[in-house]
Amino acid sequence: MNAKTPKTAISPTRAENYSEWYQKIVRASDFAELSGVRGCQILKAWGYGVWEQMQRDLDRRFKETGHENYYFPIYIPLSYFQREAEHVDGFAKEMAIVTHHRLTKNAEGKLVPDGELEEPLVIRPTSETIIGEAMSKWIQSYRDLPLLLNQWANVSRWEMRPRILLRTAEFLWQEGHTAHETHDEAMAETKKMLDVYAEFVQDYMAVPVIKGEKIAAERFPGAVTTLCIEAMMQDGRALQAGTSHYLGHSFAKSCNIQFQSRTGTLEFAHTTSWGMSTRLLGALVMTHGDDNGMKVPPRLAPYQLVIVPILRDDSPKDEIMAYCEQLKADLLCETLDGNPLRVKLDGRDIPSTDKRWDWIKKGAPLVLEIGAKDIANHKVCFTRRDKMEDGKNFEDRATFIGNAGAILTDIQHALYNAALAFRTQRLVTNIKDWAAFESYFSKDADNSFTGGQGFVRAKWCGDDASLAKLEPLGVTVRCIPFDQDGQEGTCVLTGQPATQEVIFARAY
RNA sequence: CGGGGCGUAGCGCAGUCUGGUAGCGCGUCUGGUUUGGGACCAGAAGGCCCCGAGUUCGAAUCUCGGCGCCCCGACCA
Repeated sequence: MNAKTPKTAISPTRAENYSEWYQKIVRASDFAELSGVRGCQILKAWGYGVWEQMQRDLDRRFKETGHENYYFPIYIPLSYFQREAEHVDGFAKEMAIVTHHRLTKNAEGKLVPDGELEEPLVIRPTSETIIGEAMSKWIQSYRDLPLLLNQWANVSRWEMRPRILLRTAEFLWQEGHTAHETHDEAMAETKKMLDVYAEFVQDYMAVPVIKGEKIAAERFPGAVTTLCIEAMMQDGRALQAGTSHYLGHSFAKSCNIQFQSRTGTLEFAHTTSWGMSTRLLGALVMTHGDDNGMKVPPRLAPYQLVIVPILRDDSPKDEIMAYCEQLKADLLCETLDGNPLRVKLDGRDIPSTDKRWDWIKKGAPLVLEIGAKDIANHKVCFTRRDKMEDGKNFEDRATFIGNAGAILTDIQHALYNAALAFRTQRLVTNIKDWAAFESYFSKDADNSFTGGQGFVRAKWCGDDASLAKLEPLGVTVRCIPFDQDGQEGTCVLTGQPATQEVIFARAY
């Protein structure tokens, strides 16, 4: 392999087959792999490590906004779901149900379920019902409000169409659940947590998002208002990166969450819920991945710098390793955002070049190569994962160490800016009528990476019946962005007068 | 739930049509030569060929029946 025969680490490339590229990069980056269990994945060390970083920062934000962590059962009695009609309609088709509690051997010696449960238990697809049940006991008075809690958990939805990281039968997430005295307070909470999400996704994941509200047809089952952040993937499709719901009295009524108000009357609480999941790892891959693998934003990288010792048989191995250890120790004293840098010295007994590509594919922000020459010259050789085209950089050891945090900050921003530039280029605002709309989403539908489709921002009259026109195109209304120009215009679907702008896109 | 595909070495696959001692590439292990953009040579280890029942002297291969997983759509985070 040399420079004359360029080759990508991931094959096929995005342009050749985006969907297959996605499967390959998820595996090659060591984010996740299929488990052999239908629709279920194994999160691997590097991908799970990114999730741990995400958890750490989100958890900090939740606590800063007054929430506390709880843990509720994974099993939810079936009857709990029956209380909220709309909610059950939305989830009924995709739940795993436990009906037995024992295994016995049958005549052929095969293990079969035995001991049928009186009442089936649903493996939680989301916990509104069971948390609502607990809240109804905990809340008696307005003095018990607001109740602000969060849960880190696994949930299960028996999806018809699994897709690694993006839609699996079991996934990890956090779900916030709160109860409030008034509509305004609950609505403020709903918005606040959406802001928390948006800030996190943009600042930490380096993924630009559009904040908005879901139209009625796209709302969470049981919600009065669903707010969301939508991100654009590299094939132009939208991915819902987080949702925050104002649930009104839906669950308060079905779970009987009532309190005595300041004036002594009995009132229903206003509840909210909001969640983010390991699906965001998929968003990260489809936002920052390229044909050589992943690029993990420094703030989320389990290791921000990886030191690869360059060892040859004639190298003074002990000396090089000792030098690398010292370099690592010095780097650990440096910081990013006030936190110590995360540094890995890759001491595996495999060829140095393999190590290098391994970390390129995983997307470590900075890969350092240290050999005898560098030691002699007091240099550090490093590659920026976001600027592979720059090749290897050589910097004085002391200078590099002093700059490491700044370089990582620069990478963090560069990744965000690249993603924002991509989205800007594919966010179309000049489509005003159905003919242009239809033509835009019809072109080159087989290869959305090169096809160039993305988001269409246009006026919509709000008539649900008009959405039927979108079905053949596979397009949906992603959200009603918060920032509206308020100008009169015409609906891109019907030609009727419309002032509200929405985002149209294909979605994951 | 429709449509398609696949179950053979750790991974990716050929072999199945036309039954006859289980193959290839990568990876792994040994030894040597190499080495800063993904090395090469030689040798070696590694298999209930998804499961069950048939047909047959003989089944990875043919017949019937199961099971599992993946991909593409509709539903959804």
